Amino acid sequence: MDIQFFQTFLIVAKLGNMTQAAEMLNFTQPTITGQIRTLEQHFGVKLFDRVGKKLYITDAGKKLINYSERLLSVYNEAQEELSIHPESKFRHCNNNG
Amino acid sequence: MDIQFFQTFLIVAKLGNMTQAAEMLNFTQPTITGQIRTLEQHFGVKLFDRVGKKLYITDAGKKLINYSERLLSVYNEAQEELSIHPESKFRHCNNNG
DNA sequence: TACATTTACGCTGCGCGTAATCATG
DNA sequence: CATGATTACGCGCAGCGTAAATGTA
Repeated sequence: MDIQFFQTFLIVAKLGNMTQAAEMLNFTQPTITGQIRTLEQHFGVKLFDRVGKKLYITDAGKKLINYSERLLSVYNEAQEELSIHPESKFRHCNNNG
Repeated sequence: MDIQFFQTFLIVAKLGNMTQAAEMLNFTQPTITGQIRTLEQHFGVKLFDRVGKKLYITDAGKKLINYSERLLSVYNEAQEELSIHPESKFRHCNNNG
């Protein structure tokens, strides 16, 4: 499981919109769909309810938000401490390091 | 960056031996080398000093042990809470959840 | 019709194993 | 020569983008 997928999930969850998440992350819309689907299949849970165009996060999704934040926080912290020049891909979402 | 690589790193660091790590993780020796190398290149640091056949973990490596443990801990916790039947690939190393 | 997500599909690159090579004791 | 790490190399598949399809307002 790539750490990137958790970042994607966080952005989608917070924006409630895959299109905007795709733009923010410099991916395409179908790629976002695929990444979310990969997470859902991996954990065996549905992360969003798709009602029309709207995304409603599920209870499992809400839980994963917390884990994703912690995961990325640790990852970013590692990058910042180990690397002199971290890639900083996820820093905009690291709000508890 | 795949979460698996952190697990591999932890095992190698604790065993001080890539061959044994490969056996434990059901990978081959060259695969372990590649995964460690990927981590080293990604973070831009050397994780082990190779002196003959011996591996000596570097200061950066020692730091990454801590981050890897925390990362896998969060990941396993997520799996255990979200999935009814987690894959449990990393449970044998999750000692602080 | 406009907009957002999903599906279909081909392609590229990463990561794997096998085999060969290097290096130490 | 035995053992362990690395390098070389080919292959398979995961994940990407483009294009088409589906579904709502």
